[in-house]
Amino acid sequence: MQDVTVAERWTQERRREHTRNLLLDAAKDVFARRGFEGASLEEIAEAAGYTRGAIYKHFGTKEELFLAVNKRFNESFLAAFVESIDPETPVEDLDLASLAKQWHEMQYSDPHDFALGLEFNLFVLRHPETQERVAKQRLDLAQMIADFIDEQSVRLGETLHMSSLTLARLSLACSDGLQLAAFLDRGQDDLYEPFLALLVTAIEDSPTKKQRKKSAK
Amino acid sequence: MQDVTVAERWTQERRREHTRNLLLDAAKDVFARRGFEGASLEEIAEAAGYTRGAIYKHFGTKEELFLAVNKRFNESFLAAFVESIDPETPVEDLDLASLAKQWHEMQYSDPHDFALGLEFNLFVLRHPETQERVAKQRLDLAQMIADFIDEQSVRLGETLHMSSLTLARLSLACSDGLQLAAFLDRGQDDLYEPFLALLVTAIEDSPTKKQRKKSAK
DNA sequence: TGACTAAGATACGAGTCTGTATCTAAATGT
DNA sequence: ACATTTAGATACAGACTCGTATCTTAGTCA
Repeated sequence: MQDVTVAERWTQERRREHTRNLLLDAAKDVFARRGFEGASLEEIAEAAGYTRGAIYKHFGTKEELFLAVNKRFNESFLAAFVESIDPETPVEDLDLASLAKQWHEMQYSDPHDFALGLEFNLFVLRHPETQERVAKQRLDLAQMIADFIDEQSVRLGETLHMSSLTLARLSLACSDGLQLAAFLDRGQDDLYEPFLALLVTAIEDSPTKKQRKKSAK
Repeated sequence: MQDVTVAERWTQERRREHTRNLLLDAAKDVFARRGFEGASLEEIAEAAGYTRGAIYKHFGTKEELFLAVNKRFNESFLAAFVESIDPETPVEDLDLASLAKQWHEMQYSDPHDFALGLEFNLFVLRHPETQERVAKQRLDLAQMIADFIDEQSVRLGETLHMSSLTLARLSLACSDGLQLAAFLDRGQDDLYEPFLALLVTAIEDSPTKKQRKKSAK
């Protein structure tokens, strides 16, 4: 068994996959630091321990490399979200505020990552032909959050004031803006908490809420 | 009279100011389309009808040119906002929703302008030494909106659930995210309306607003 | 009117970037 | 064991880039 594993590890395809991952890692770093235009394939290749030849063999063009990084970024983002809620936590402990806070801190804690996210958005804005490819990923993420919201609201017996998908997209969109403000307005009050307060009013219909004991303060 | 005007118009300083404006106009366009790194001073100069020599005479460096464009952008943004609310409209007609909608459509109606805004943000993220210069402009805008909110809430006798400055910053931040979503999620439901609904609940304490005359303290 | 100054054009230097085309060495498979 | 494919390195070409240094022309002031 072990033999098989080792053999597989050094098979041609495995090796290719391996360097591909290294290239993507390096590309993510460099793109995040320098931006799409500012990053040079030379620097990316060197950071990965290869030369530009490897990049062209794997991705063909700078744009494709960038889009591959984007795809991977979104996938890991989504995976992190799934993981953060999937381990079934006791229902009582799952209050919106702490979850959102966790989300808030989970992703984009690194300014570079956040800058990279902005860079993706800019790229799509400037390359409309890629819009469709990326829009799907955005929608997938929103839908997943929407599903989660549905699940929770049913369980808690809350009534939403808007469709769960809309609420999910709204949360994501605002989250982007709030995160940006957090980085740009260093030293000023955090906006995330007041925003959550807003969200909560949107979810919990006022009359029933006060009688409910869902969170122990 | 005319002679004086004409004389002034062609004075050295006036002329300098004039070309400076043309350069800034062209720079805004090109930066918006290509981004900071992607834009070339050559293209900017040519678009303005000059050569690179003029740019270096006026701004010295690409960064300074970009920051000058940013400053101008923010100033005109703020001026547009002031103008949109200053002509004293009848109090009755001034409802939050229509105002916000106007705001929504006023700025960033052009994808390029919005992309340029993102580019500014990215630039500041990547050039922390410029953070302070720009943060002041952001705060000025937020404060101006906060003042407006105060004015209105006093007049309407509403009670805010958070400080007006926080509400202003929150609105601005979320607005950015929502605008981005509007450009990226073409074809999906607009998020601005549900967001406004949220905001309104933050301002108007309960859904039964019409019947209640809140006693503000 | 003539010297001076400054706006802006032209010329230059040095570096960088992407993409392609060729080359090498290793792994495959028959 | 040999021929073939393929991952990745190397070399090259063409085009751009920024920034500076010099030059020209026009407005200013005595």
